[in-house]
Amino acid sequence: MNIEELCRLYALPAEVAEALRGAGIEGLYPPQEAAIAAGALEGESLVLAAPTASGKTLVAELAMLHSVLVRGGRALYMVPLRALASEKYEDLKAKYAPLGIKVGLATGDYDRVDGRLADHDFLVLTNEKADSLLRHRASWLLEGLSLVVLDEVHLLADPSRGPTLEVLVAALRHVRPDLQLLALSATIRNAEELAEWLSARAVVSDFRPVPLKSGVYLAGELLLSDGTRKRVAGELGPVFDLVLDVIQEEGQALVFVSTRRSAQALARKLARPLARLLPEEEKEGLAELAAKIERALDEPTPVCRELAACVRAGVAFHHAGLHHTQRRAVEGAFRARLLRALCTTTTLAAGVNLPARRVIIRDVRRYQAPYGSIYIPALEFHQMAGRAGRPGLDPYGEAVLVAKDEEDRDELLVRYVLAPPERITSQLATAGALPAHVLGAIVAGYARSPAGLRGFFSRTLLAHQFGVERLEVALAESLAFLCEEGMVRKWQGRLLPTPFGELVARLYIHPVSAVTLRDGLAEGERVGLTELALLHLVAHTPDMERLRLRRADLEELPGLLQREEFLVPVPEPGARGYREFLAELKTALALAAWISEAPERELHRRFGLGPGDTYRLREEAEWLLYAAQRIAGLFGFPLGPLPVLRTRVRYGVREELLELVRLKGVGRVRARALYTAGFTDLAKVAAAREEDLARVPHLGPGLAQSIKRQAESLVEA
DNA sequence: CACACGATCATCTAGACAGCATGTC
DNA sequence: CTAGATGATCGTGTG
Repeated sequence: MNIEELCRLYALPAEVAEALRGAGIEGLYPPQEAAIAAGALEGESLVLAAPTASGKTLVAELAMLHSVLVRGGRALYMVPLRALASEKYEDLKAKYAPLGIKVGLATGDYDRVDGRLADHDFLVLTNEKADSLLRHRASWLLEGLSLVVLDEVHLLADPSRGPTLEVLVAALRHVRPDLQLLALSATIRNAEELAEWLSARAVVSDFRPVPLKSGVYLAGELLLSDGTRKRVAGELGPVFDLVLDVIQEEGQALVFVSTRRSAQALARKLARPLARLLPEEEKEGLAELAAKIERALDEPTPVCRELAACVRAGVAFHHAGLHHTQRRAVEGAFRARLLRALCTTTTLAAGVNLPARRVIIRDVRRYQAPYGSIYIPALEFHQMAGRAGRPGLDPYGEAVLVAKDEEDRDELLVRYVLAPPERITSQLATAGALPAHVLGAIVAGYARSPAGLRGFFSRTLLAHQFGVERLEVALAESLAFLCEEGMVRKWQGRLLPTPFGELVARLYIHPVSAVTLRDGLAEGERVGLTELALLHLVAHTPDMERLRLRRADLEELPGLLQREEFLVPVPEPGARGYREFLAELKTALALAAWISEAPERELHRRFGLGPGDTYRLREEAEWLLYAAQRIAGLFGFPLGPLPVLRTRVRYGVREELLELVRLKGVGRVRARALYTAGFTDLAKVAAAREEDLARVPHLGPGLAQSIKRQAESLVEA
């Protein structure tokens, strides 16, 4: 069926066909035909399980278009990552805004709204954002809602974030039992079971527009799943030979390794042989990219320099410690084929779409405390392998595992190449996420009695797979905890949220975090609140990621332990929770360094933090400090340094710069530069001459004009 | 004697969602 | 489900 026929058949306007043709789409792939035959455009709920790039997205988009243009409804598109949300938003907007469709984006860090979010036809959200909006009883979210697309539903199997998705789905179906759901996933083993859970039909396909061959490499020979063998020349070592081989055939290589250090080391080692293959005319573009990467930070760290050096040779590494502009730069350059090889951790396995002809999976084991190194799941292998083959550029894709010996080769074949991915099973009972979701259900009004609670949770995947009885005990325990801590109270057989419970659900923090903050702040009322104690308190909550301890930390940190007055009991050395406490202290010290304007270089040296890590740490701390402030307000505790601390964490500055960072275009670096140049407050900036401001380092004429004007109006106000 | 290369040993380990109110270098 | 790569340090061999 071609696009025009399809549009006619389902009463979609002709402009839709035009728009799709404009995007290079002419006909439908088999899984797309199957999804439409199964009722994707007739309000039918589906679980669509098919490989990456098999066109699941187009099915979703057609259903969304149909939903809005024909049925007059609205559609939500939910994804697990912010990066995916903004990618999807940009894509939908470019394609369909010209048709008059209003596209919106809502994630924790970003709301892109023209007018009200409620007015949008298509709204792209992260799962958590959608969950949060429901807890805020944002009724507009559901108004006229006819379709919800759930992208990457295999996230259900993730212990930390699967439960949210599961409960979100339960909530949507609780509120709108008739809602059409379109669950998208890469190939999964139990698509039928998930479909049953969702009262949907399963559409399963292994179609790929670019054929995928996966196999194992050993001693110059690539043994592929289809039984064929392929020789690969070279003598530099398996990974080197595989990379150089595909580059010589004008393809690109994506190498997955298990640690950041390995990603960097491998890229560094590849740089020399790759530089030799580099055509002269590409050197300039790479040099520009390298310069951009070094400019990403005010003062380049050793990691920045290393990345820049690799990039000059046409290779790069990629992991979550990089600054987001560096990540984007690397991704863009790889997509533009400027970079020939990319060594990466799992950031790229599930993240933005970045295919390569040959995907090399060097490490299949990953360290996981307290077990040691364990095999990654087959699901993860399939995700990485799915990156092989660029549509339109590569005739085929190759996913290659690297074996150490023959025994290893057989193991890899059995465990990964020939193995289906694991079943998706509910993680709702295992991760300790239940109290948050029980509170959420009560606050959102889905459950107002113990029986209602059971009823609500009977819609979860866990109940579908194991029976709701499996949850009985955990539900009762969660409820007891919430009642005891004053977030929920029982009244005449009903469950009612207290103001504390309401606040906690809306702040979207874990109830245990809320209790930690409340009790810590109460203690603070007695002993006083110091900056470090507050930073430690947020680092003590389960919502905060802790820094890892290194050997040297075990010698240094205990010395700092006695000197501070903490808001939670300090464990004795060797006692349970002692090392955890040290990790919290280290995290707090890193935040303290950040707000005392330690440069990235120092954060990297002292704490092993890359710019990307600092960003996340800062974001989490700011969120929890805000939560602490609200909780203090609710209970009438003194705020102490909380409000100032929160702003300082946000900008990474000492207190004396707080006035200056209010200026748009001024962050920690420029604020410090202004301060050093004698412009120590807004009044001085307002009174300054533009040309004097423009001479301050990191400022130019444009910014000078802008901040002078802002300062004038702020001073006036 | 300088340097390349190899053996030995200690060290260390992936990623990323959420509030609120608006913009870094 | 309980390892293995990296990189510093020291030792050995070679031109």
